Amino acid sequence: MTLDGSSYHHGGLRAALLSEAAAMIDEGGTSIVTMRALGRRLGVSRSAAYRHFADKSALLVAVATAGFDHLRNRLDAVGADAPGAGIDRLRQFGEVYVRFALENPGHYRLMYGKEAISREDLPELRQVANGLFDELVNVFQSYQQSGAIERQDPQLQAYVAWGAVHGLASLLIEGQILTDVDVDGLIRRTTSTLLDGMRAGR
Amino acid sequence: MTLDGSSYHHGGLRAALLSEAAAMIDEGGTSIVTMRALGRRLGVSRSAAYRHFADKSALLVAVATAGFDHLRNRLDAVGADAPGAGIDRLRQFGEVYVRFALENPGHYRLMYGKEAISREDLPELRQVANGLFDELVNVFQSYQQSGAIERQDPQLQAYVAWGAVHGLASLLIEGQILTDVDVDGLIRRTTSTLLDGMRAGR
DNA sequence: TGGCTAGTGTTGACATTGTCAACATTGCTG
DNA sequence: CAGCAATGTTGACAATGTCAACACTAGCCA
Repeated sequence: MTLDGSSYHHGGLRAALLSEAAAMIDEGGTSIVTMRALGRRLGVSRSAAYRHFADKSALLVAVATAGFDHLRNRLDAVGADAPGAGIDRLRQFGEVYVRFALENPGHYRLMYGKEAISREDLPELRQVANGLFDELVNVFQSYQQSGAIERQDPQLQAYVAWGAVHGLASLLIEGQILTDVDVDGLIRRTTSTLLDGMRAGR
Repeated sequence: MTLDGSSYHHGGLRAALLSEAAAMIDEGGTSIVTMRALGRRLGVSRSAAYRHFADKSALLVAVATAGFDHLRNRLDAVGADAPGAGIDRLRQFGEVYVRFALENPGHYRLMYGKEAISREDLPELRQVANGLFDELVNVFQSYQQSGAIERQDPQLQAYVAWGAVHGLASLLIEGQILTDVDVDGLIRRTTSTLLDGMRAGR
């Protein structure tokens, strides 16, 4: 293709669609992402996207999957920064997780919600989410071995911790928490309460 | 109006709209609630609802508000059943809360989400939600006084607890938790971990 | 009793959306 | 360099939320 953008073929439309949709989602939520608006913003016709994605839901699944990659990178960075099994590291995972949600609310809702994604595409997305969850289970397992927390079914522990952190993120994203509340403090108190609770029967 | 349903005027359309919309929401989620489908199901024209609600968002807010009433009743019943400040009662609040969400997933998403409700209507809905939250803060306050949990900012404690329970409910509703997991056990473990964590520094 | 008004319901219309089929263009392969 | 497969466009359709114009009727006032 030519570089002046005037060519009939776009060249990298698939990637452009993904990044533009992602941008829109974080601008105004999933609801403003429209096949037609997407085309308009990329200087392409309304149905060009159908050459790259089966339908809107498939496109959104791809965006959500990219979101999972992004989140995983952030969490991996925590692991690399502070290796070992210190309790602080577990706390950091929680903080990074919530902060990711706050910075990418549209993405986060898409990743863990159902509303915007069709029934057939959901299993695929859940698979990706489960990959991340399995890593969390592993983390709890190794923390048990190091004696930092109570020995219990690590999957249950992971669900409890994930639930607490996911709930906090959701409440914040959905505007349920009063704006004058100290968010960082709230995040820290959540992780502390959890860890204290899990150390109890140690 | 006549009672055979053949009259021009419906008679109790407002109430009928609310209950029919609520039913649809719990059948297939907010997305299947359509002004036109609603009219069809009630044997009324597509725009009849506009005589009772400013727009679709206003109707959904009314449905969500009814959901809050319903949830409050359930929680109040717990308070009446087991008066006093035993730790079991706090645990029960959590269990009833999660169970409500599981039984009325569409309602729950509507009550605590943003997607389906317009920006202007949100504050009104948040006001209703805050009423419930304030009661939770009171509960934590009285539990502190009875010495059951650590003395800390009760608002923060309430946010932490609400977050954990809301997160668990959301994960379950959105199909994030594997189906072979013992849900009751998971709920109990969540509330136990929280309470243990809050007793730690007592 | 009769008629008027405000409340309630209907129909027609419009812009917007997702999506498909038919068509156009073009980069690449033989 | 011919043609094919990939990629993009346009026209069309059904569905949706919503408004304006119109229809019906219950209940109040004379």
